[in-house]
Amino acid sequence: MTTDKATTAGTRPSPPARPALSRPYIASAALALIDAGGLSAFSMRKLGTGLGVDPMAVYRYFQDQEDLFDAIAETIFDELDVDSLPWDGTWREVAERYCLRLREALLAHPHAVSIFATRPVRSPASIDTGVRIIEGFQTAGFTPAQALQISRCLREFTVGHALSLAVIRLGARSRSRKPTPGSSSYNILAQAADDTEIDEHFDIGLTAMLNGFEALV
Amino acid sequence: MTTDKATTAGTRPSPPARPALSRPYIASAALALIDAGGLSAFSMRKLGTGLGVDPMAVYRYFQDQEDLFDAIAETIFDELDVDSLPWDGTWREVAERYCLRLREALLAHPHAVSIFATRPVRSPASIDTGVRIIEGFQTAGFTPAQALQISRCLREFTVGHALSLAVIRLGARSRSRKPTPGSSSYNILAQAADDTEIDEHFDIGLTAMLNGFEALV
DNA sequence: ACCTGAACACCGTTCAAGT
DNA sequence: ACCTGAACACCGTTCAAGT
Repeated sequence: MTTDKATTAGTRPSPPARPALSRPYIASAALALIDAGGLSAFSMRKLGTGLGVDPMAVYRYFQDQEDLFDAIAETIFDELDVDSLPWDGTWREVAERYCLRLREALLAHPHAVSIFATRPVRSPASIDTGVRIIEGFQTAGFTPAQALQISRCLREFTVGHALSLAVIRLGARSRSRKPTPGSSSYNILAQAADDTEIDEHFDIGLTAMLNGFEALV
Repeated sequence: MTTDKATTAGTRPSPPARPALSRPYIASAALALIDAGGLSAFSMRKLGTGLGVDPMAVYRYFQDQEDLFDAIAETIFDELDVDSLPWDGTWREVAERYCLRLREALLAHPHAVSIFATRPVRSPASIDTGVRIIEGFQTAGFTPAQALQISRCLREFTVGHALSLAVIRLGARSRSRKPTPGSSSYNILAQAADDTEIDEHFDIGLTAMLNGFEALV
């Protein structure tokens, strides 16, 4: 019916239901696919098919899967909305809010945290944010070396935490494995690990680290 | 020549050059293969071939690749030699040495850190160590909830740090990508990130976190 | 310019068969 | 009991061809 030329109305130039392909659009679609089906079920071919296009069309925009995964990491970072961070506040306010936002963005995509955690994010937005944070630390009185080291520690804790939490949450859903009844030591850890409220240990670690850094300045 | 029966000497029952297969032996061989060639070049088939055996023989010992990766994570953890930790010392000494050992074991296998970081390690050795550390924290005066949360924060920072560092070190070797000359902000970060001495920021973060926790007790 | 689809060199995993 | 190898249903990536 609607195959040959324009639609029966004929006015619009029959825009395809799918938006034009582009790097950010494809990266978002890939991330959505991973969110829905998990990383292990993702493939370049399924991405093309899901996009309503030939499985190989994606290679017109990305060199390979690594290139696509780099873009996915940038997509996640962009969800931080760094512009709305309290840039006029103290170094500690900026650092704390940045880490909380990063954690939030990562945990919104539990199946993709490992993609983010296994590559440096080198988008301009990410680099500029890093520079801005480090400059703020220096203004607050930290040495350049300290400022860099502190920013890296905070990010590493945040990413490590989000990765660990994502793994636990996803694992709890898929694993029904019995609690290894033999080892009595298992229960104390497993019970606590699978406990939902334990998610809130991030604040304790972040506060401890920030307190420790505050003593340096 | 040596194909048919025993060797010309004939005394020994012609022991194969390769040791008997077992889960720990296969896991170690897989880890060595990943250390040498990187994770992306690893495959179940190459593992069998590298073991001098049919590519499918490994499936007699491991259910699938996930099962093998679990065992690789346990192999790395076993390199900690937890028994030699200063269990008679303060909670802080135990915590600090544990994190340093864990970092060391992870960085000895940069291509496998992501394997360790993306799954909970549930070997008896790992679980017992976790319990022992948490009990020590409680003895030192932390509440049970605090003890658990603190141990998780320390581990998350350590793993996040090791993963980040491994990624940077491996990336620096494989990437010759020009420094994106347009963005002037790139250099300050890239220069610092690729700087070898920056590796030593782990101590600063660990000390800050431990100081912060010490104030809680 | 952008998309297609055949082709290549691999994968992980299963399973009937060998010894 | 343990290993083999053919077979299945996929992969990522390349590239000549289409429109």
